[in-house]
Amino acid sequence: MTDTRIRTNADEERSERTEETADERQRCPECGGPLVTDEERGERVCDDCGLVVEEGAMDRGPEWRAFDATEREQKSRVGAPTTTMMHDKGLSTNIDWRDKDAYGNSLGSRQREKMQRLRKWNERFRTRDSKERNLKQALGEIDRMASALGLPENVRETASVIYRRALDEDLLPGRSIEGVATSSLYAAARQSGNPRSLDEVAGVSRVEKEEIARTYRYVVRELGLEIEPADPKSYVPRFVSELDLSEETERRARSLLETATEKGIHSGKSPVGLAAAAVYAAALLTNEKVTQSEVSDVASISEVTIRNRYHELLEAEDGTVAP
DNA sequence: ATGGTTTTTACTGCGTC
DNA sequence: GACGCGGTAAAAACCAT
Repeated sequence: MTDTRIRTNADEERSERTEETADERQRCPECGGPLVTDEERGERVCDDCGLVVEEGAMDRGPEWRAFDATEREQKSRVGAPTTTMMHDKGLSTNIDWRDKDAYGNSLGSRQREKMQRLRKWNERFRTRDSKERNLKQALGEIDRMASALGLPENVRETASVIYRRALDEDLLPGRSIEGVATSSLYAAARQSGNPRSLDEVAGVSRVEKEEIARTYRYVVRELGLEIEPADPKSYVPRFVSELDLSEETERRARSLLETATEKGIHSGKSPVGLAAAAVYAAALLTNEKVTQSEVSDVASISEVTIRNRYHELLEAEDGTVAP
């Protein structure tokens, strides 16, 4: 009796799961739109609402092909993956703090002392010179701020790379570690298409906004970083979700911004302001209640700017619909 | 440093609940 | 009367030169 019950449960579960995964392959769980694969970023993204369904996909296959033993040797990838997020790229030796051997047995007192000494020296070598310590601290900061801003791993990696370069080019003297770290993160976020406004970044940094801006400009110039002005659309999803608005609103906001971009209304205006205005205007069109002050709060943009922008946005939209 | 543009600040008037 | 909204003028911030 119990036997049959268990079996049916298991069967149901199995069929349900296969169905779900098959369905999930091409449908967005949020809006039901078709999914497209972004090979470059390793993401599966909804074509309609832009929801990232799956990320961090990676090509784990071997390098193209190998013709003889030497090449096989060279092209095989063995060992832990390196990461720029640790100051030594995760390649140095780490000694466990537990006094156990590889089998989990406790060590004798002689061995314990030995391990103490080894740990001490290993640590000293690991963070040998000031640059290493500098990096360690900066990467910690980057990680902390990135978490606070909800930025994905790849942005942190990019920020780490930028910081490393700044360090290599001796851009640090005269500037604070935190300032450069924050700027690196700000730059990385923009570069990766997940921009955060200067205000937001300043909010989680220990450094003043002005200094961040100054350092950011400096770093970008010295490193020759190419960073395009942020796309207003990239702010929309966040504002929408923070204000608890519908997807319909988000869609409208996007299309508002698109027509505005086509008409060239956007140049010279702050992308954040545009995004905020678009969200407000879209909420108006879908009869959802948001006040200007709420939007201005989450976007940290003045209400006046929202007013001015959203008038322009609506005009541009009307112009395209009925000329 | 300068001038032009954009954003912010501060204030006022209007309508609604 | 508080609130949301709109408009305006002047100040401040920003940007390219």
